[in-house]
Amino acid sequence: MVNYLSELNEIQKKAVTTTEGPVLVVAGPGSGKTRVLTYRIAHIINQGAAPWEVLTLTFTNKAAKEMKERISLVVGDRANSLWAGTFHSVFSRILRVEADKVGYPSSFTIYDSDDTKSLLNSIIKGKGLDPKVYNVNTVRSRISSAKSNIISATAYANDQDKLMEDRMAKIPEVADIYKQYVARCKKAGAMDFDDLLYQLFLLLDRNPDNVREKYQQKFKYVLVDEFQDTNSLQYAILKLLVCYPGSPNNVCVVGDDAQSIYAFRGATIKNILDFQNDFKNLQTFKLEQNYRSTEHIVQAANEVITHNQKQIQKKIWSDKGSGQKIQVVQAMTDSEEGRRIAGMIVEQKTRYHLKNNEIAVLYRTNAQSRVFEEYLRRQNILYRVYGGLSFYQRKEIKDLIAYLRLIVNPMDEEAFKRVINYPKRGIGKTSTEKLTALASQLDKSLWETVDVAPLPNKARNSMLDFKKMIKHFQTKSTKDNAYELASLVARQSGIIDQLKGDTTVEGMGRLDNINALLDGISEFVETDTLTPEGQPEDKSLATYLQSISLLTDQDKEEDVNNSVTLMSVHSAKGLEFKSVFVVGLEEKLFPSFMSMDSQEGLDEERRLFYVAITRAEQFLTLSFARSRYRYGKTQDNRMSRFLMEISPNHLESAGSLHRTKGGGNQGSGGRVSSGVKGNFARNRRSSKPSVVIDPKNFHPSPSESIQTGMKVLHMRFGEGKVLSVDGAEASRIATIFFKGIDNPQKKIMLKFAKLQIVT
DNA sequence: GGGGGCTATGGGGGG
DNA sequence: CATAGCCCCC
Repeated sequence: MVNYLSELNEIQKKAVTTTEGPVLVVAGPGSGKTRVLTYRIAHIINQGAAPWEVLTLTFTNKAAKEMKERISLVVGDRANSLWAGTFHSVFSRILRVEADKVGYPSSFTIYDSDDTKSLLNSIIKGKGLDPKVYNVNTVRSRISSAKSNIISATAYANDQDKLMEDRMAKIPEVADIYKQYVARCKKAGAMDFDDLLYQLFLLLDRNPDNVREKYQQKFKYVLVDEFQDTNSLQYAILKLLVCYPGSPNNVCVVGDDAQSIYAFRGATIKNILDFQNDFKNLQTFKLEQNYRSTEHIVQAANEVITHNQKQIQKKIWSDKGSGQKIQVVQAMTDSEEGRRIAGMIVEQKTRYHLKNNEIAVLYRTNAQSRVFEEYLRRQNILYRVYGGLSFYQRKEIKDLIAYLRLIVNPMDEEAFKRVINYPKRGIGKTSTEKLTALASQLDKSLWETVDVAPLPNKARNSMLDFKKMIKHFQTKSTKDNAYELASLVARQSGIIDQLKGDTTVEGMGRLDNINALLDGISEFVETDTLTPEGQPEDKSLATYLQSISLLTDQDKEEDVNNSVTLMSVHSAKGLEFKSVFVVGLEEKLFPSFMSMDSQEGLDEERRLFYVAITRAEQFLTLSFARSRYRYGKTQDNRMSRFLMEISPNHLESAGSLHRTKGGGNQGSGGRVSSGVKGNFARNRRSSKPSVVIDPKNFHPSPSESIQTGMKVLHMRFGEGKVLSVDGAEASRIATIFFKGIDNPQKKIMLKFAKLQIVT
């Protein structure tokens, strides 16, 4: 068995061994938080608790999975029986068992945000309101934030503050839309993402059949990771689970207020403060030693975060040595930014022997990935883009899934609307609209209304045929497994034929995706898994559908391709890389223009920047572009104020730099901004290679042919002499002396370097 | 009812 | 720039 306690520092050890009573762990970035959590859980089990009595709520399913793997190194197979997952996935699992107690079928559907928006639009239209005034995103976020703050539709309609806000925003009907939305979801047997929390809250709060005691007894230990990103609703549920007369209050929350970056979906640091009040005899442990990054990076992070007023006092420190300074890259355009970063990635790989998967490019918005993809492709560097449109959000996948949803739950209104006329079966908009109107008039589901709707014969018969087909699938579902059924659906619904008819590259890709989905279902069916209590896991279609609804982009298979990571800063939370490029550091982009008008908004952007830079272990590069193509036109940008919050002695500029216009905030004081400028000027001399060879006259020689003693040319470093060559074949590294540049002696990995032999 | 082409509009982060 | 929604014609 691993002697895990010996791998911990004193404070970590206390956080691990204080298993009884309430514990707050304030964990700075890179402070070994995951290690503490995993060992703490292992310790709890070693002290005799059953693994299924331990509930761990994490931010992604991947984090939960990795944690289980690490715990199994200490406690073996028992780790498989832990309850661990995201709030959403754990609660969804519980709700499936208890659904009837909150008035839902156990095969309830989970509405994703597209479903939610579509339903809201239908309600807005049904009320005869102008969808431009009643912007669906605004309405959705009003409702979502109400649920996240435990304000029911009824409570909302009586909440003077909410009503006033809506009146001010000229959308007074939100209260009624909310009411209808809840009713329609319930009618459809559907829960949105917020409902997975909200309905569980209602379940525990109303406590039918003493269900609350059941879960209070079940979970003897509760741990919450990334506590700073939980909302009031999640905290309320936590309290319902943990607080009761005679409770040992074995609850441990781990978080870092400085890394709270999800306020936009209701997360509040208030939870940390409340936690300190709600649990007397709370023990707090602060992890401040950073084991991840070198000092320039850690200190820069500290400097940045001190610009936020409200925070738990804490300063992270590192003993990893000062390390490399932070490189600053200024590009004229977004495209140049992409090119230069790709070039630096090539150079870093050569010089420091970095592998692709040790490198990440982090940006504020997913739309920024494109240029980096383009230039990395040109450099023949494998990369992987996270975020953006995930597999399950593709149209063809959603279409097939909508059929499956309808089979499992025919009341599912959004699935019904999606496929009632896909593939085409002669049911147009008019018929569907009539059906929807009648359904809401009769207060019935679309599915039930089909039988009674007075529609033209053609449409009516098509709908009845459609219904017959789904019923046929439902019959099949009692004997076929999920995979057999899904394959049948793909063929009989006409989806496969439809896609086969499309011979374009994209069309063929869609067919491949359908097959990939079927493979995924097959894998789901064939993999035996157990519930924490040791029962064989249910392999029904309903279980499958719920599991994929809650997958995030992070949950993709581990990277086998050795690719450079491209992702948003939000997705990078909890990850670390040897080399990190934080790009697009411009005012109005990072910080985002959406957040710039309030102090809270700016503070959150700053925390996001803090998260971004603390992902780096050894190499951190910050870049910005003077102009950027956005929404169809070129925008001139000032460099981000965040860059100026790092003192110049941590910074070093890379490549040629031009005099900057300075940052956005005039009040930032002369020291910092002039410091940055001075720094730029100094580095123009020191790090820009003086020799640049015309690409036309440059013809790199095969890397195998480079030998000790040769005179070679390098595109940027100029002429140099090969002093020695070490390593074998693909990993051969040459030490070359380039005259006429600073730090003339370079180690170059021949596999990647382009060198032309002179003599 | 279906399809194509045009215009208007939004524009972030994600479970 | 991307996409949703609209209009028009078959």
